[in-house]
Amino acid sequence: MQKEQNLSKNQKIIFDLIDKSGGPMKAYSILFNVQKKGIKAPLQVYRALDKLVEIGKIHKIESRNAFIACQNSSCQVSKATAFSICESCENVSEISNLKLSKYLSNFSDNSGMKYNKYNLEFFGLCKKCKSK
Amino acid sequence: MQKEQNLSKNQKIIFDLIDKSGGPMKAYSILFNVQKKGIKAPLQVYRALDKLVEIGKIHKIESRNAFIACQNSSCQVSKATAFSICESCENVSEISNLKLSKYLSNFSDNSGMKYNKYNLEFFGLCKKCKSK
DNA sequence: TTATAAATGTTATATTATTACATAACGTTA
DNA sequence: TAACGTTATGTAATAATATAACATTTATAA
Repeated sequence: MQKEQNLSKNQKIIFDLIDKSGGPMKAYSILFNVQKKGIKAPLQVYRALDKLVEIGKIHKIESRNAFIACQNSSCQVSKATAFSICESCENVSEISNLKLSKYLSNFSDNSGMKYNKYNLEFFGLCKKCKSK
Repeated sequence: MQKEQNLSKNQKIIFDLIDKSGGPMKAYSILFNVQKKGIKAPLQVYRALDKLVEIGKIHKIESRNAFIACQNSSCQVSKATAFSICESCENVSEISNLKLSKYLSNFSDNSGMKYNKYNLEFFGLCKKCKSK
């Protein structure tokens, strides 16, 4: 796992922001938030995001075009991701369930395809929103 | 399951195009292809896509921003979708595996969240691309 | 120290998707 | 069949998301 001090300047600024936010952030919201730190252009944000995704520090929530800090301390590289997404408050959390990840990592069918990565997104209502 | 004859004019044009293509199609590629049929604006395409997704005739491949016809003849409404995506040729197919869908539909953890929908995308190399 | 890769800065532009508003077609039921 | 509500359509403008292209700088390592 890559250490945080190996992150470049922009990567660190952007990772810290996402991490501190505690939830998913969108690219242009990130951009807005880091402009005071000298990051002015979308591309600077997207490049850092790409790298952070590549090394597994963050994940992209595909259905939301948003990025969240990896909440799984033992995360190597993001080849196996699962999230739960509340359709009401849009809260997102990373699911780390060994049985689930084993089941999916070992999944194979008769398509002849070799799977080396997956992303799973569950949708529903979180505890709070359910009780409203 | 909604019958095809219940589709409106634009919905039918767009569904037929996606269905005949046999693979995932992107919204603006759809737009380009249906302009000769009088559908001129992005919104007309997105509105039809939204409806088709809602009734389960097509699914959105979130990681690709693309839409594919439901290949699962017994599909009611798309609350449980799984796809395999070749990262080389971008071929996409819908996985219909009863064990997998049962496993995921019944999945629950201690988050207190009630899951009523999921989307799973597997990535890898298809048979053809593997042997290249 | 030189050369190679990785990261940055900047401008422009491509791609994906929605807002807002006006009109038409369809289905129900009184 | 008239009136009503709902669904679908048409059109223009614009918002939101993401990448291309090119120049320069910084870090790594041979």
